[in-house]
Amino acid sequence: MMTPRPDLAPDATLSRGEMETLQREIADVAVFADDDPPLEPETLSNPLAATSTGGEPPIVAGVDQSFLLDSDDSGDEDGGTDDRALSAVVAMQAGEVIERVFAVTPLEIPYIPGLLSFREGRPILDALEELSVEPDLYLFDGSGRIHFRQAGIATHMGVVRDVPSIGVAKSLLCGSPREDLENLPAGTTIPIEATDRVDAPEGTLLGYAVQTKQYESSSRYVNPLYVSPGHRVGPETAAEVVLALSEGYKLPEPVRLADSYATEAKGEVVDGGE
DNA sequence: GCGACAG
DNA sequence: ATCTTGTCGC
Repeated sequence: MMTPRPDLAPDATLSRGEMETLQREIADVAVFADDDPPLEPETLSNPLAATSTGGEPPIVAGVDQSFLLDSDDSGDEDGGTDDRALSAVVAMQAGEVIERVFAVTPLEIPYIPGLLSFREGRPILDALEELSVEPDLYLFDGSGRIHFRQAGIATHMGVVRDVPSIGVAKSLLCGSPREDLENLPAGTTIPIEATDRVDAPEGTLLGYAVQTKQYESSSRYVNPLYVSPGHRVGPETAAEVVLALSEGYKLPEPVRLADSYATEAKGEVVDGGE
């Protein structure tokens, strides 16, 4: 059954300790395993692939943020700023973009490693509210279970909306790779396991380093992505989904398009706004 | 005091 | 994240 948890939405007015407590609560209700009828990675990118249920191809949404920063110290009476965050969402189905939306909200707190969702969560939830289609899966820029309290931004957003979600990060927040990550061939996945800094038994599988792209014969190397379950998706499926959606580029297509749309929409806001 | 960590 | 030039490789 679908049970959204708006009561667990990020609240920037909470104290740091309260935010961390909320994250433990979120990790507690999060499901780091596949849904019963699990999603089939191959059906996300291949329009012709038959789904086991024979229904419509699944809808995947990529979510990414850009920022409108003032960097102007004048007029900031009470220490606050006019900086804003813009969250962009690109929904795709059978390899085609079917909808794009975005939302802008004021930035209330600074970036603090481990508390990213409290800074960027509001615009994301607002943007998701604008969506007319209902994605079967969401890919967020940032961590899911690879997080000190197992509640990265992908997990937080996934639990609040109770939708399947995956975290796609470009650098490793915590956890330890089971093998070296130097110059891996495309398609390689290396387990990332919990260390003593993570709220999970040491050795717990948190996610995978996923090499979506690599140069053939050169002196230039591509770094892997760090993929982890957000909610209602297991680590293996999360890695497979990212590989299936990353044809030709390092980032999976929905996230790559959300990234460029976030930049594009920022321009529209700047000239149309005050 | 040291550690050092998504975007 | 954001601010930017140049350099590399396809």
